[in-house]
Amino acid sequence: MACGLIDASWTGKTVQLAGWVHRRRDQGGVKFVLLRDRTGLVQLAFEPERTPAEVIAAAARLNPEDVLSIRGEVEARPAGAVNPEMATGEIEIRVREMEVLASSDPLPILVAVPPEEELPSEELRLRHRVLDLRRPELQQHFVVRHLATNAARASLSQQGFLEVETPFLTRRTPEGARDYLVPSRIHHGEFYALPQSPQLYKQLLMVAGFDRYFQIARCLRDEDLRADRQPEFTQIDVEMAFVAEDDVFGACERMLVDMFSSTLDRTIPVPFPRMTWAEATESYGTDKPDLRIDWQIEDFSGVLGGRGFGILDGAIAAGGRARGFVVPGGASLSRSRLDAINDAAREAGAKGALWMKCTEEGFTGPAARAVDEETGPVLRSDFGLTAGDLLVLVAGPNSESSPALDVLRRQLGAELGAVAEGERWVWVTDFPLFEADPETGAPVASHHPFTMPVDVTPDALLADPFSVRSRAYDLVLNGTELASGSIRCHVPALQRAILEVLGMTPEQVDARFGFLLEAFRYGVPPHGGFALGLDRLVALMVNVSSLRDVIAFPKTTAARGLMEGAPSGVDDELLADLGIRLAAKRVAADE
RNA sequence: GGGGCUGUAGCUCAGUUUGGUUAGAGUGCCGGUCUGUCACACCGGAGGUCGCGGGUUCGAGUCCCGUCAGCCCCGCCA
Repeated sequence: MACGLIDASWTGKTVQLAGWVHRRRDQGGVKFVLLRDRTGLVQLAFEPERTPAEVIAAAARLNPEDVLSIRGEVEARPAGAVNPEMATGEIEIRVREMEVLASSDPLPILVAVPPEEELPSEELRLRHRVLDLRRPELQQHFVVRHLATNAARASLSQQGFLEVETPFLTRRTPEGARDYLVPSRIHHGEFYALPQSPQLYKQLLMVAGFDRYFQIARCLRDEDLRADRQPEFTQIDVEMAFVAEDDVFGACERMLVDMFSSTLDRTIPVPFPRMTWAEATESYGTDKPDLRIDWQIEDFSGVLGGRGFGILDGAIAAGGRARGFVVPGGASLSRSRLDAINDAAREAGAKGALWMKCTEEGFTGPAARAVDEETGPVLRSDFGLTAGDLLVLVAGPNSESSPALDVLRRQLGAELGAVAEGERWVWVTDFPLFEADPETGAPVASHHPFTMPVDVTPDALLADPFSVRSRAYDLVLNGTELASGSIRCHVPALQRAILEVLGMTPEQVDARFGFLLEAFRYGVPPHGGFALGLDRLVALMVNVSSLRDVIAFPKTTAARGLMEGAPSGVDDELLADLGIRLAAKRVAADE
């Protein structure tokens, strides 16, 4: 029987319960213990007149987090003693028998955190993770996670997908994130890599005829961490053969509908709207627009350029544009706040940002110098500026203005309460196949190198790689990339051309990806799919910002496991077995 | 790799600005009183390497330098 599920309908029944002592309240005579298990809390009552003396005596010695097994009757609480705050507040358990299965030492951190009390530091919570995980709030996160995962499995299974596992010990692939490496004992000097994702395996499964595959897959990337990035994380990995974008989007949307409905009992609006990458970067300055803020970036070059305002005219003459967005009611912002947008824009890589306020009398602020009798009315009529509004402008090439406008739009949106409630989903499509490495200018894959280009021959792709679009897409939720995928390149010649653009010689291509290209020679179906970040989705569902709160045993920002002490040094003997000698002596061997 | 914040009792924090007697509070823990509590209440008690190392000073929790850890951010994360 479960503590949290007993209600008044159980009155009079004898129950056997086991759980942890959450709190004890000792009145001297009558004593109460809150017993907790995964389902919740229930009050145990110990009264001298009605409970055996040895049970009373044992109850007096109980400590928080002792583990109990009890037997007793469910009784309605006396009038006036009902606790309406509590799910089981109408009843209590009259204990007849009690066994202490395990006692607890004094706790380093409390499980029963008082309502007003701050949680212990993240460091202690991670070090004593089993205690932290006992907190009902955290347990609820894992209930949601389980329900969501279960719903995804059920939905995909029902849609005809087959769950297949792929290797953890795999081959290193260049490109992308740093790999976690595993030395081979049998082959000294060679290393397995832990998978950054099952990407190539799932494509090979398509060639193998498993035309609808999915996996709840652990992915590992050896990069620096953030609140929303862990070195190992979980993706719902999906791949389908004989499909185009509509099929993939449909499968993903149906899965998400099922996940939200069985987990949170909520319906989400599908199909999700779609937006091209070009529209997203033009109107929102980013490929992951937060559509909860409905301000859109517009081009003011025509109306404000050529008015003798050097900053704008100079940027336009250099091939850039003056882009900006209208902030309704933004004129209420203080002068010092507005002056700070310039710094924010510079931090984001632009030369700066300008602003002007629209008042009944006219336009004021640094950018108002570009307003004359002709432009003022156009701003009001074509761009909808009315008294009390603010116009934010960034001049320069798109590569500078887009990131700055994105940052300012999100900052000001949050400050002015312009972020709508709820979720705004959007598919962003038609990404460029390559983008330029900011340092070297060399082409790098903007999604990944196995993405199908749009309407291009291998020769044309090699001749002008940056003009090529791809059939990659992202699912963006409230400004966060939740899933991404693509229709894959199943044409060997095109795939070779892509890898060549990325700087690989044909010999390197064969050495690294020969197994993929060879498989493609024997009848490869067109295919595509997506991968969805399960940890991020669950974090969103339970409304927390840190992935650590939805992962049972997460790592710190320095990628350590504080509870178990990972990573750790190893014996020289073990290293010798692997054919490895350390360049520098390790700091501490702990075994 | 870089920037920022934090580190004082088991836990959460005050004290650091302006160096100065014995470093405080709440909570937890220990002992006691209490027969309807629900963050029980009340009385008493124990509990401190002020993260660590070095420096300045007559004197450092407080100032300076270094270092470690946690968190947030940039780079990075196809």
